[in-house]
Amino acid sequence: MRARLRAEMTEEIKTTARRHLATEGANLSLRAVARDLGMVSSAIYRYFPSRDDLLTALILDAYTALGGSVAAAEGAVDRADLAGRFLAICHAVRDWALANPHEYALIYGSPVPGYVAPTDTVPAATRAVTVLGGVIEDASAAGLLRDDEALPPDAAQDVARVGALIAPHAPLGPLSRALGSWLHLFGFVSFEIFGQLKNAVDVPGPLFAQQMRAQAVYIGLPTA
Amino acid sequence: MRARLRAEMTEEIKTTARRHLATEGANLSLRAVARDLGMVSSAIYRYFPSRDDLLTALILDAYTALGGSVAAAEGAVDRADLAGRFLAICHAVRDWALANPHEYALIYGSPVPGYVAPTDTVPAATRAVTVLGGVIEDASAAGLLRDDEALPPDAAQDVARVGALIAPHAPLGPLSRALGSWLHLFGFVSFEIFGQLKNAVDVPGPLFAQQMRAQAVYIGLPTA
DNA sequence: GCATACCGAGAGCACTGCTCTTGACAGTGA
DNA sequence: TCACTGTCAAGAGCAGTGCTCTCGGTATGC
Repeated sequence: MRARLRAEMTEEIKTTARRHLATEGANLSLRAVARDLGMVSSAIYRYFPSRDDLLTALILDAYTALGGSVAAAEGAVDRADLAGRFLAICHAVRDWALANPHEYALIYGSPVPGYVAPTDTVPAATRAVTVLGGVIEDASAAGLLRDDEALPPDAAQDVARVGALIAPHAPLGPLSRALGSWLHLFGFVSFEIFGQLKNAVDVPGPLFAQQMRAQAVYIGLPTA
Repeated sequence: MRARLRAEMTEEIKTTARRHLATEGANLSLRAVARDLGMVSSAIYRYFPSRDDLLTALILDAYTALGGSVAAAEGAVDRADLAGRFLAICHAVRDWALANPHEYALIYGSPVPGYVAPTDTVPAATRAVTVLGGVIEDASAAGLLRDDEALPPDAAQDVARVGALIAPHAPLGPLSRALGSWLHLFGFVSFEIFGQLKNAVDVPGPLFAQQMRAQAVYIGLPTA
């Protein structure tokens, strides 16, 4: 019972912190959060040992939310439609980022000064890219991807290392292009969220859709 | 004479602020900068009306430094070697980011909370991408790029709008791919600088080189 | 029933950005 | 030469911050 109250309070702190994050930005004020909750700042330290730990909790939540959103979107597509699954992932990332820009900034923006990502954020962080790996792996298993590109040995090693984690049987050429698509995807979303596209592209949606469709073709994923 | 002292002092404040940025991170402390300069915090306000204005000055400097670095690297390559010029741009961006990670984070990371980019940062910010546009424009003028891709009308409009600014005569297909390369480039560099590649790629250099080389081919830039 | 563990409130410390006032100095016109 | 003007650094002070510590009160487990 006490434990349940504690869990509820912890969640309540996180949600109001999220709200403050959305209105104020990354410099989250513990005291302001405490004020909103009608309590004093020191009380928050009963639940989070420091401000960084609160941020870490929010980061972890953001990663799992993004990962879940991506996984859900990809899971709703016909398994045989590999390009469709890829595009679902891309749009899920962008849609989530547009809906939660401050949480996106929290995880994909510049890291907080002294902040070091605890190792327990790693599994949550890699969830989204693992979904992409599943698509590539399925396409590879279906014999749709061929090892059509000769990579330099050192680059091949990098690609193979990532591939071992997300798509162990995929040929390195398409895998390298899929990795590039991932970077392309986040480059686009980051530029859009962080305002780097201002005064250049006013309605980025169509451009995004076209770019990602081209990436699906470039990787070699067949359209259903 | 009075004016020269003032300019020197302004520059000195910026350089120590840059140093603090490199060691402390984005939350720059005016008081700490003042202490390092052997003066009191209020004295800084004679040179910068607020902390945000100091950050704006640093951001502007960072943009021009990056732009200059990119322009210099591209300018050193034989004009006929279009792929070489493209690759010089890519590596200049990454090298500058690796050499000045905190300044990179300042301009391409999550924007500071209340901070709104003054409009005078726009020309400095667009300088680097303008260099890329020059390469595409030259390739187009040399008849090396063909309009080989049919873009959806709305996406074509986005691409054309950017093209009007950086490469007005380039065909939209290659231009769209060049734009994608730009996003790919900054996606890679941001992931590397912000630690998103940790536990996945330990030596990103070769992978970066391979990815950008592939992008040059994908755009259609001929290797010399 | 009682000891234990937990919890919120409050005071306090060192720090921050920023404002205001004060006194010192350099350059200028009479 | 002298007074005036503009610029500058210094210092005090305000409101806010993260964080620590102590002090009562309350629920939990034996």
